Amino acid sequence: MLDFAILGILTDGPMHGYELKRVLADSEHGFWTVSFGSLYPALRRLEKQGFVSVGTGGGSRRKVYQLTPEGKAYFQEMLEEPGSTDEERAFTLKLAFFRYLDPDSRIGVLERRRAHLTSRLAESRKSMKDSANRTKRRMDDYTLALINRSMQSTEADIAWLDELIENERAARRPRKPRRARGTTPEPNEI
Amino acid sequence: MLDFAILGILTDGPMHGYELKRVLADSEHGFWTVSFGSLYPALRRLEKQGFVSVGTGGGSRRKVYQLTPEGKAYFQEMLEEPGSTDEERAFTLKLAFFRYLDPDSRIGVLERRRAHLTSRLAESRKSMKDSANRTKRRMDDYTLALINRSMQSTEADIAWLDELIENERAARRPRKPRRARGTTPEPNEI
DNA sequence: TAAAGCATGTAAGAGGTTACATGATTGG
DNA sequence: CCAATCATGTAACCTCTTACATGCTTTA
Repeated sequence: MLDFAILGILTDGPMHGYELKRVLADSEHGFWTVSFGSLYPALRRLEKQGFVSVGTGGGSRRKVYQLTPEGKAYFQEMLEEPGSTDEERAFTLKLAFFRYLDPDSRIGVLERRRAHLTSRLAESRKSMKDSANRTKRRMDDYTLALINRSMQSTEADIAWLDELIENERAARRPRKPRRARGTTPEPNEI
Repeated sequence: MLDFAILGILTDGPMHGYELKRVLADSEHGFWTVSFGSLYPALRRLEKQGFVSVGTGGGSRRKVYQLTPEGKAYFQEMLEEPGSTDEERAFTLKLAFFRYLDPDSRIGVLERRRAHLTSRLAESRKSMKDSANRTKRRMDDYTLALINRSMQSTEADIAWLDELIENERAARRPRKPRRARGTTPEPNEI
């Protein structure tokens, strides 16, 4: 996960550790204030795996990390590969690096996310109905408020994803205005 | 965190490990599908600390865990104590167990959460302005969409908290209808 | 020249996960 | 009686955190 974020940031160009920490903490990557005890070992790991190469930054003490071709390939894999343990963070990061993903794959990522949220919503609804039926002990108001807010938020997320998906589709059929019903079809469509 | 959830669930009555796992996975506690490799060591830990006591559940193989007075006290502490590493989950759990928190402390918890979200929102806005000013490299549309959606969701959360806070306040002044402006004040208000 | 901030790192440990192992109990 | 599910546990590992240690570089 952290590896993914590091590789993504290094795609824009070489950078040293301290700077990476700062960039990660920017809103662009979801305020991930990672600690040095996490960052430096991660960089070492990536170096050992051959995904980044280190160079000294012009005589100073800074170590500048640069993406290798293998690192680039690995990053591309992670961009497309569905899922991980921390779905939320993984999706946030993917979206932050969406410009590096080829347009054909973008819709797939968005739709997998949409499916995930939809099924979560369905589970929520089901579990609320179940709990309403077995009247033994109904939820208290706080729990109810929590679940309702969570469902409301998920619904908004889905609507937001739909927008993104629609935008993406619109970009894939550039300025081909929809033909009115009944007009002559293109020859190859007959 | 897991300890907190376990103690909270056991407040309702004794339960054995396997059942705890199921209850945790319910929507009431935010779908926390915890693994056995995490749950059983946690129970052992709580037992060693004297927060739960084990008893065999009627000759069967099940181990039934029960809250001790120390466990109850510790749980109450965690309900009030502000913050932890994972703010989101901590707040969700606190709300799920809000009925066990004395009404006087509830508003405090809600307002701390509100303050936290408000400052997060302010940071977001600031970092967006900053990035708009240093025109060097403006954010791409995906990143922008992400941040906007996040801010929108946080705003909704704050509004939702305001509702909860208002409800809580209303409950603390029971059926004392608001006096119209200009009417005689209570003697002790002069 | 001292303080503030830059820069890299290590050690210990918290708190989870997956995968594995084992055996009891229940239902078709 | 066999499969599914109940029930408990261990071992190895992963990822990240906190706290500590060290020394360089800029600036007031």
